[in-house]
Amino acid sequence: MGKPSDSYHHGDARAACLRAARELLEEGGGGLSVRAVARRAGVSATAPYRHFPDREALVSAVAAQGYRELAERLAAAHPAPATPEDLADVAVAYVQFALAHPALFRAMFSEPCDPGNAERAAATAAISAYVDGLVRRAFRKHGSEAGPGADDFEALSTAVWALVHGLAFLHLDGKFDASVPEVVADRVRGAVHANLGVAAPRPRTEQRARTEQSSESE
Amino acid sequence: MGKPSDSYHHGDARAACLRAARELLEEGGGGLSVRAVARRAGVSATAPYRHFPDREALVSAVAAQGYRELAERLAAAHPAPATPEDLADVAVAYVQFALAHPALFRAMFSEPCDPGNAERAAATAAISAYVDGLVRRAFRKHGSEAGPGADDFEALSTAVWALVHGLAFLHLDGKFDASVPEVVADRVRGAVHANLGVAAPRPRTEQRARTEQSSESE
DNA sequence: TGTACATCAGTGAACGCGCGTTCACTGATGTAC
DNA sequence: TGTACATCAGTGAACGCGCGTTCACTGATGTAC
Repeated sequence: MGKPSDSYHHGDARAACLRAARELLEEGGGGLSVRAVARRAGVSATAPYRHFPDREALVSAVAAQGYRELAERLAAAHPAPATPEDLADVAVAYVQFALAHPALFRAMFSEPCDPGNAERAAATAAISAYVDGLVRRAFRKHGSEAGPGADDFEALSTAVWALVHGLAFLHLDGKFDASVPEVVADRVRGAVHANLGVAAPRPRTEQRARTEQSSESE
Repeated sequence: MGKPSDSYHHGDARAACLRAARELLEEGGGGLSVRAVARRAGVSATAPYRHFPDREALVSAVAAQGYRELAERLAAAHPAPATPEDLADVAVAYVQFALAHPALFRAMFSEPCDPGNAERAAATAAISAYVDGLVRRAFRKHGSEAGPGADDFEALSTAVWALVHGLAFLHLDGKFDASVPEVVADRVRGAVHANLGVAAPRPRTEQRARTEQSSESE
């Protein structure tokens, strides 16, 4: 029945699996399973094993692709960021990427994944180096009085990445309200400027709500 | 055989389940399952359902307990933090808590968990309020020239929480080397001071290695 | 003090499920002659 | 150009597993009379 020969060697199973995995993540369905990926890719349950030694390898491949996309989005946010404002734009792009692809973002960072995976390691190294260069450029132009030393650059770029990454996860996990994109963007900009010790430009929206925060303070 | 009546009504099954869940998390065994918890608690697989409507409720209860413990550790790190240095101590305690209890920390923040859970919501609200008060106090003493307004306080406390949370997760996920506690502490202090625009005190150790970071910059 | 009864924390068998992975296989494709 | 053969991406059946949850039950406890 049908024509099994049509799809027998569809020749693109690896790509189809990655696409399927990605789709499943976009649809929010929790943990990726090899079987679910195969099902979605229209391929037998065991076909993925022709292309990935095990589940973890599949997840790592998807994550690596995610890192590359994230890098693209950051680069697209600002072609040649050179000021704290540019840096804030890039930060906003980072958080927006996380919110636009929550399951992918979690897979990239949270899945307890083989740290030896070369593709993954290279991808995160690239991001780290990118942030580093970013901070260096933003600060060569900016911090004019008493030019900062190498140590300060390192501390600063660590701080910037952590800040932005923390913002991404706290929004993702509902600790900050992520329902209104403009509010999120303002919050990110405000935090980045606070981080850089620069007065934040006026926010572009009125609302400044923060979720899950009571008023008692002691 | 044996004396089933001994343990029949051991009267403390709820507490035993929470303790068991906690133990399993400390042992690093990935996702909590109701059955594994019951097994560890020495109770039938269905006993937990007498005390928790479903798996999520169990996880939420464990997470809430984790939040309370985190709050305690932060308070213990500094009884009445009032300066940026004190704040840095608290930040170090936050990251150390995450590294000491990685699975618990992930369960607290990453488990896709019923956001309506009252216990959880209260616990995270408490942490958020705590950070807020912390930053307010640290900055009333500090930022002397041109006292910051309410907006700046909000941006700053957002930035501080995000920074510290980001540091915690980036260490947890292997983006920063977490193998030497002193190096971690220095990195956290450095980042906090960079965040506050204050010159960091000299680090207490020599090493400043960062993992997964290549040297190429473009 | 003694008895009947309601309560409710515990039990264990059973359900149906999806999972990761193995295995021996099949059939389409490309290449050597 | 035609044929034999190696390669290798695909298949489907099967393994053993742990899971969340339901169900009807049991037995210990506390209370009303």
